[in-house]
Amino acid sequence: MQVFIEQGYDATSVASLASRLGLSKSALYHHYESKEALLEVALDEAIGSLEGVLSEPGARDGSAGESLEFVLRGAVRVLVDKLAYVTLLLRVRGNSDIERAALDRRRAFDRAVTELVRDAQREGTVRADIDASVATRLLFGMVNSIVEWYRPAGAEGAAELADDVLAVALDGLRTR
Amino acid sequence: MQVFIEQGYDATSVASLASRLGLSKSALYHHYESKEALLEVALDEAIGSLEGVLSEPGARDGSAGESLEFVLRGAVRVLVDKLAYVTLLLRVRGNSDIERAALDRRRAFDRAVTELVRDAQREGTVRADIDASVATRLLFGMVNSIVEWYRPAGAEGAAELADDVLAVALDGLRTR
DNA sequence: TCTATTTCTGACCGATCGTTCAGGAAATTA
DNA sequence: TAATTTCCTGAACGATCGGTCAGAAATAGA
Repeated sequence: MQVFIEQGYDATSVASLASRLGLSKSALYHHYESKEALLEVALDEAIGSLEGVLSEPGARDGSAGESLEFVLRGAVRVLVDKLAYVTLLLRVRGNSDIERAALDRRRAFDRAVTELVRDAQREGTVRADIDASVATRLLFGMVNSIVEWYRPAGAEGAAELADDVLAVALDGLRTR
Repeated sequence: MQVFIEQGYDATSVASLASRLGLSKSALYHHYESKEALLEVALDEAIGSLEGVLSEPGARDGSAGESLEFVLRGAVRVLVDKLAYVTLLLRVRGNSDIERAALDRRRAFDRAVTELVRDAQREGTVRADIDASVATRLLFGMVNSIVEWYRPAGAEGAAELADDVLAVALDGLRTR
């Protein structure tokens, strides 16, 4: 997964995957039936974890505003915990059936969050002067960009990172 | 460029580029000396335009807060105007010298904006409880994510989009 | 120890990749 | 019209790709 991320899925050869694992190419093929099967495992792990956040109680109970906050924190947590897998998911372009299936599930996830934003606008906790789907996309643009730079070695843990994300997303960068 | 974006640079064959252009492969090679030369042209266009924003007067005159706002609007404008080129730039992973050179220029751009954020924190227009480099990365995570979904056909123009981005980034999604 | 299963190797396959090349058509210049 | 330059074709190149295969080594159970 790390090699996929460093070089990109398409630019990564099965030979370089095997070499990183200290195996021969054919030994790798003994465990996985194709290069794409490796990708599928990673994509399932990533999108499954994100979907899992939506089905936790915190994402359903309480006000829409509270649910939205819960989902955002959950998404940051999943991003950090499953960094490699989610990174791959976010870079998928739909070049095969497997990639398209993952994209479909991502779109369904986005749609669910958009509904949450819309509900929060209706209940008055989220400003209504910005289109819900634009707001959601900007929100997740910010959240998802974490995979581009966050490295677990840093002092900042997932919780602090989520605090920062929520602070910027909900209250903005401007001083009051 | 559109094909590069749809399929990803590595997954795109020169044959499919030529076919989209209605040319033969060798005709394409008459105009560009390699596949990577095409990428280089696009990356130069993208990063050059972004660097251009930094050297406009509005990015230097006025307070740090005003400069930051100007640069953010400029970045959104460049993203929309040069959508295909910037999309490619944002997906570069550093697999070759040309890609690494583009990444270096991107990092320099990010560093300059981070300094702007830091100055704005010092002058008090931007909240200081969030690390400047984290704030910058979140900001540009949001801005850059625009390439993933914005399509010029939509009703929303670059200016309105920039308004929304600035609204979320500076004042947050929460109602007051 | 004999057997059965899992794990692995190295050589090899056809397909596709980016790139080259000799030369033909089309357009431009004189 | 003749000469020159630009633009393009189709066939081919070596390299690398993802994947296969026959069988050897390692492991585990009896």
